[in-house]
Formats: sequence, structure tokens, C-alpha cells
Amino acid sequence: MALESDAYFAGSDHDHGSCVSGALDSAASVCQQRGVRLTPLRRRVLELVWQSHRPIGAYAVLEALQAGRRAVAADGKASAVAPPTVYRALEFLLGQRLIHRIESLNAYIGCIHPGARHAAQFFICNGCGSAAELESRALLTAIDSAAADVGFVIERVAVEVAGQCPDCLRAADAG
Amino acid sequence: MALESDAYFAGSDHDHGSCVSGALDSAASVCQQRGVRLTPLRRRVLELVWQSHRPIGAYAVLEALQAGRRAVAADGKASAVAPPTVYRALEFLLGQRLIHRIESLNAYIGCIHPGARHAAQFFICNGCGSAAELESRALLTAIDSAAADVGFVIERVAVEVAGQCPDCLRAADAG
DNA sequence: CATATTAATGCAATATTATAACATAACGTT
DNA sequence: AACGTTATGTTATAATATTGCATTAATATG
Repeated sequence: MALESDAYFAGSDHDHGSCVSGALDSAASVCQQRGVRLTPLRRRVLELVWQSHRPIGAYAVLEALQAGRRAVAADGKASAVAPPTVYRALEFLLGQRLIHRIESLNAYIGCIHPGARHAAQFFICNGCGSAAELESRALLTAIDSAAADVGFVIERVAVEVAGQCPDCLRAADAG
Repeated sequence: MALESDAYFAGSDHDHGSCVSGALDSAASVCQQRGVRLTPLRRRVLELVWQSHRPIGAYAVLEALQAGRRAVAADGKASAVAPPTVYRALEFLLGQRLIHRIESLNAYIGCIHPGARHAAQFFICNGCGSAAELESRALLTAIDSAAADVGFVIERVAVEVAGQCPDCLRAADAG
């Protein structure tokens, strides 16, 4: 039960800074244990995805990366970051299950169970663009049982439920 | 129970011609009842989507449309079909719930419950590219209940389960 | 029937998302 | 240092999707 109510939306109160740094710490330890490299670039991309705290597109990550480099270079001459750089980092993070891809938005979001193999389940708000990951056991069971019925072997699950989050509903009522 | 086992894959036996023409007939009657126009173009696009009988991309539909026109014109001078033509037809068909969009493939497939408001649930085979729509009541219930828990109002549901279909599993065993 | 109105399609340009192919640099081992 | 491996840089291009406006077709109205 508790798990089912864990989903929270971007509007909800929480300490965002510690939430991001916590995610980065988890990621570091997951990568260490697996013997894969969370390079500065990959770490930075993961940080950007988490900072957004709502699904962020690859090209938005790209812009943020470039902004960062310009700031460091300060002479406006820093070489531009190209799409493959971002896509490769995202691919790595997806592979290590540190982020999810929201297919219906072509966008990415931090995973709340870093490194764990689990079905991606999201509520996506059409009002404010936020997305909340949930983990409904009943949902998984239903999918597993349907798959067993037809003899289908599951490799990846994407559940994307679009609608209105509580905050946007309240706002609509008030307005 | 019966419903849960209804999913079938492209490899399965069925009368494809009548399956397509049945879909077109249903679509015509749905549109008639709603007072919307299933124009020749829209009908043709729906037909192409159904004929493929697996998820088909917008540009594949485009090519098929163009091939058809060239055949009719026979002089190779028929004006090319442009992307918006296809996207608009697909949008119409989606709006009338005559097709589904598979987000994880950027592709479209005929809907087995034409016109009905229902959650899209698919098994998608990574082996052969076929997709089977299912309708698990348990799955819907789980999603509804999770939404109720957090106060989320559902507008659209996409469940996309990727893996290996029974046919491809058998083939892999045999090989 | 004529014409006003709306809906659908044609068409050109362009935006957005993603990948391929090859070059260079960083890292880890011996 | 020399080597193999992994990661990143760089250029070009592929694949998917939309905007804006012109034209045509269907429907409605006097």
C-alpha cells in the first residue's frame, strides 16, 4: 500500500538539492560495484536529468551541457557539444538503469530505484509536464499473468499513464 | 479469462483479408454514427495500417501511398504525397480510436476495438516486430487503483511490453 | 442555384529527435 | 613506452514530425 502512494509530483515539497546529490551518490556506488565508469560527462548528464526533475529531452540536456562549458571557457570559444555525446551518455545511464526514457515524450527522467531491474511505470501530467514514477505490484502481476497466458517472455515494460496530477486538478478547481 | 488470451501475433493463423475489410467496415460505421468523415484518403491510410498487421511507421505509410498513386497515374508524374497528409490522416484515426500509436516504436497499428475508449495494451515482439493488443481487466484495475491512491485523473494509458512472442521463442528453441 | 462557410488536402519549408562513421583522446595494463 | 580498450569529439545525415499558407472539396444557407 505504502508503495502505491509513494508517487510524488514535481510540485510536491521535497529537498531538491539533496534529492539530486543522493541520486548521484547512489549512481556512483552502483557503477563502482559493477565496475563501469561514471565519467564526469556521464555524471554531469545524470545530474542535469535529475535537476530537471521532470522529463527532459536529449536536446535540452545538450543545451545545458553547452551552457556549462561556455561558462567554464568564458571566451565563447569552447567547442560545441554534439548530439552523439548526449545520446551516448543517456544510453549508458539507461543501460545501468539510472534513468528511464519516457517514450511518449521522447524524454528522460531519473530513476528512483537506481540500478534495479524493474518495470517503468509513470503518471505523466499533461498540465504541468511532471512525471511520477510508481511501483504497483498489482500492475506487474497483471502484466506477468497476461504474458504467461499467451506465452510471451517479457524483456522490457513501459507503462505511461497520462492525465492530470493532483496539483493541476486543484489549480483548475480554484481557477 | 478468455479476453486475456485473445492476444495473437502476426505469425498466427487468421484470414488477413477479411480481417482488414472487417476493420474498414467497422470504421465506416463508427464514423457514420459520429458524423465524421472517413474520406478516401483516411480510409486508404487505415487500410494500409491494417494491411501491415504490425506496427507501421508514418513514412512507410507515406511510401505506400505514393506507390499507389504512381500506379494510378502510370506516368510517374503524379504529385508526391507529403508528410502532413499522412500525419493528419493518422491523427484523425487516432482521434476516432481506430488505430493506436506505439510510442516505443514511433509506429501505428489498427485498433481491435474500433472506436471504443480503452487503454492501449501491447505485447511487442523484439524478434519479429509483431505486436499483439490485449485487454487485461486486472491491469486496468491496478492502474485505476494506483491513480486513485495518488489523486491522479487518467486521460490516456499506454502499456507497452516488449519481449519475445511464442513463435519467436519456438524458432529460437528449434535453431 | 449561387455563394458563403467550413473541412480537408496539397505543398513547401523547417523543426525535432536520433544515428552512422570515423578521428582523437583518456585510461589501464604490461 | 607500447598496446588494447573504452570514451569522447566531430561531421554529416537519417528518421520523425510540425508550421503556415494555398487550394480544393463538401456542406450549409440564402
